[in-house]
Amino acid sequence: MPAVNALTATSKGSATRDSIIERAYEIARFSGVEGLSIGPLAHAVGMSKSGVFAHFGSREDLQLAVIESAADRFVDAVFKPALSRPRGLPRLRAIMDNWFEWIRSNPGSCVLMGAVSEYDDRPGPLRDLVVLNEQRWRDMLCRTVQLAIEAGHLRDGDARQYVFELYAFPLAVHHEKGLFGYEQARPRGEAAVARWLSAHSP
Amino acid sequence: MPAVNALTATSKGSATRDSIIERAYEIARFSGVEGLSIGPLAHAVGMSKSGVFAHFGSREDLQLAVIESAADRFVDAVFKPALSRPRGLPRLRAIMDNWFEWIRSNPGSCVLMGAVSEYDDRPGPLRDLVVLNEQRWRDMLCRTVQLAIEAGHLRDGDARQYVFELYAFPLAVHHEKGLFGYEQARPRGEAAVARWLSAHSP
Amino acid sequence: MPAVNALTATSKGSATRDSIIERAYEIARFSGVEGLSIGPLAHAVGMSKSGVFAHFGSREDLQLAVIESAADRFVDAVFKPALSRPRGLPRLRAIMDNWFEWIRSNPGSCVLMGAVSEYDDRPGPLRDLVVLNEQRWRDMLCRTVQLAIEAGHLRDGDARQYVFELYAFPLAVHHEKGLFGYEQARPRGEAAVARWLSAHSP
Amino acid sequence: MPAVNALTATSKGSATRDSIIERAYEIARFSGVEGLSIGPLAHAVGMSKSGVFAHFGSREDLQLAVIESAADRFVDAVFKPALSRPRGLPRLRAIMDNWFEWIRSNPGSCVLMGAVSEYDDRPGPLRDLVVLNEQRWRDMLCRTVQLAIEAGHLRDGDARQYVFELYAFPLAVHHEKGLFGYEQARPRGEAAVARWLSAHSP
DNA sequence: ACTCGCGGGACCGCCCGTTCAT
DNA sequence: ATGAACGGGCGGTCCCGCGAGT
Repeated sequence: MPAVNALTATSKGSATRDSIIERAYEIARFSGVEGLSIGPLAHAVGMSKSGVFAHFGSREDLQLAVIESAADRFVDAVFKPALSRPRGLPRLRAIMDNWFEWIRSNPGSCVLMGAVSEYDDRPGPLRDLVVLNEQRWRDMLCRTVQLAIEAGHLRDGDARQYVFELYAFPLAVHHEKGLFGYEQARPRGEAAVARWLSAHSP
Repeated sequence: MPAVNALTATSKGSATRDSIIERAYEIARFSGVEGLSIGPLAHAVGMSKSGVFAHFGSREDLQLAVIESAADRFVDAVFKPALSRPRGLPRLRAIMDNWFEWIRSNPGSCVLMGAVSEYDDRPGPLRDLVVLNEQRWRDMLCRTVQLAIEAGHLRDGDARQYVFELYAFPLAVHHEKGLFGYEQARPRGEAAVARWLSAHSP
Repeated sequence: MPAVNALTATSKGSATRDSIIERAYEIARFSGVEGLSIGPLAHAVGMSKSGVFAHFGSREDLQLAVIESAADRFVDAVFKPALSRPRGLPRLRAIMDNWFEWIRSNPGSCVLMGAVSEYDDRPGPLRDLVVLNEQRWRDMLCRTVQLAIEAGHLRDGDARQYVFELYAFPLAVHHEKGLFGYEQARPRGEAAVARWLSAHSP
Repeated sequence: MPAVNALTATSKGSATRDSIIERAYEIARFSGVEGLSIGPLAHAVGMSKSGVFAHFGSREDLQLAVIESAADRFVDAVFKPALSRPRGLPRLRAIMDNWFEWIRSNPGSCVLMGAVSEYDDRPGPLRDLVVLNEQRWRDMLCRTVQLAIEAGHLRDGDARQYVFELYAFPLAVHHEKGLFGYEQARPRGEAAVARWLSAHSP
């Protein structure tokens, strides 16, 4: 049934392409997006270098695909599940929880946060994509905060500033995780968010 | 005055070594410590590769020297000047101000924060040094916060948690700076610190 | 005929690999196995360094391949032709003759004898291969001598000792060849073998 | 007393020069004359590279000095002590014994024999010196054999051929020593010499 | 006279991303 | 999707001079 295929199928080539990205994503969690190299990646997926290479016209395109994939995973894991919670504080809390959980469930470190460090000073398509993702994510957070304010769950104030401060805590958890371990970092992050929310309740 | 020279003098070799580190530090701000390579560095200081190499037995030793240098600069710029301010809130405020100023005055990005991202998953002497620096810095911050609590300038509480939250804001500024520019980030960071301090005044 | 091809064919890559080894073997005759370096070798075969390198994962593997090749050539030139001669003295004489001829026909010096000097104090895979080859060759010689004794062509005695003494003469020819020229050395070697054989006839 | 000094004294520089050669000789036994490099040698004698270098205008001169030193040691250990034995067979036997002992007492391998392998195809001053040493040594051996023939201790014959054959045995011992150990090689060599001598007694 | 610190230039083994014909 | 090959770059080592110190 072509109709079904059109919706669900990924041709064989596209399937292996996905499996390459999957593997590349795992590597990038430990080596960074900039640490991706085609030879070892090909070895990891059991293909030849040129076989891998053929799926992406260049290393940069591979890196772009990995970052896109990471962004999709992130939204799927952190944002979408929270949409089932009521607007306002519950949804915001769910997002922050999911976010900490995301950091935990990604051995190595978060590809997206890592990419910011790698590309913040290196103009080009990779940096552009990283910036775009960041803007999108901040916009999502901002709307969520706005809804919480409108729902009367949060004291009125500058939503962008709120987002900045809330963002800072997962960032700090991610930072500490790499140095001192997740077990030590997460409670600090959760406490920080909880204290911040209570300080900003109306 | 030979006596003075004996203490402060850097022989010619040691002077060029310092100039190499200086240049390497500047490069590392834009390319990361891992992005340092001996050839381009040598070119940048106008020497031959082997001439540069001879000053550090290996690339890793060069990287270690750069990180050490960065840590020294950081303490000199952020912590030491604040020691002239009275204990408690004034000193804490000075530190945070100096910190934001440090981020501004380091074009590219902060070598120390960048090194955390680079080495959090790569065991070895470099990571060890990064961790050591982080611990030292957190200890300094913690003592400062403790003094502020004892001075009655800060509500009583878990000093380590306070440090975690205060640390998060420069981290977020550094993060945003790379993506959206310092001018946008700094006010957010300063506002965050100010709001946090007022929320924790006794 | 695919069937034949399947047995004898060397794919294109394997063919150039062989040509590389061929060229490397010639170089090694003059510079020693340890004197092989990838750059000049690549230049000699008209390829790029990386093109050559790709055929051997490392310089050491190249060296191993060269030694193996030399051992094959040696057995083909010295031992196998002698198998068509009757057992006993005729075969032994043929081997010694072939051996001297081998020394002559290898401009520079014998890669195998040279490798012994190079690796006798350097543990590792290369030395292991050299030792293995030596053992194999001495075993072949020992069996040949044994057959000559059993055939009544040689006085009874310690076959291993016989091999030691017979081995010494090609060694000396090889030694002298490098210093004073083959023309001077070979008659000495042949005379030594002839005199030794007559001294050990039953 | 200048007169005494002129005979026995070595100025300070010359003394350290000797100590450098001594150390270099030890290294060359394991790495070959070609394996000598100034950096590690300087480290081994506790001097700076340029300090070592200054004593020899070039690496080649150092190598020449090492070979000369080796030749002196060899003659002192193998030939001179034998001069106290009566001419003829006793002296010849002493030389062969000393030779085997020389091989044993030089851990690694014999610098002179090694140098032959290294330079037999590399024209230049080093090769010239090696050839010269070889000729001298063969001449000494030849005279000794000649004396033995004249003394009626050895059957009349071509002395040069005799030297060739006698030379072959230490060569073979040296060869085997590197591969299978001295303990296995020396008895073979001694037996070979003994058997040869008895076969050539008048 | 001797030794050293410092620096240069060439080279080496190795690895990378990429292209091309199959 | 592959194997072969390329060009460029990397970290590292080598031998070797120059200038100064003692």
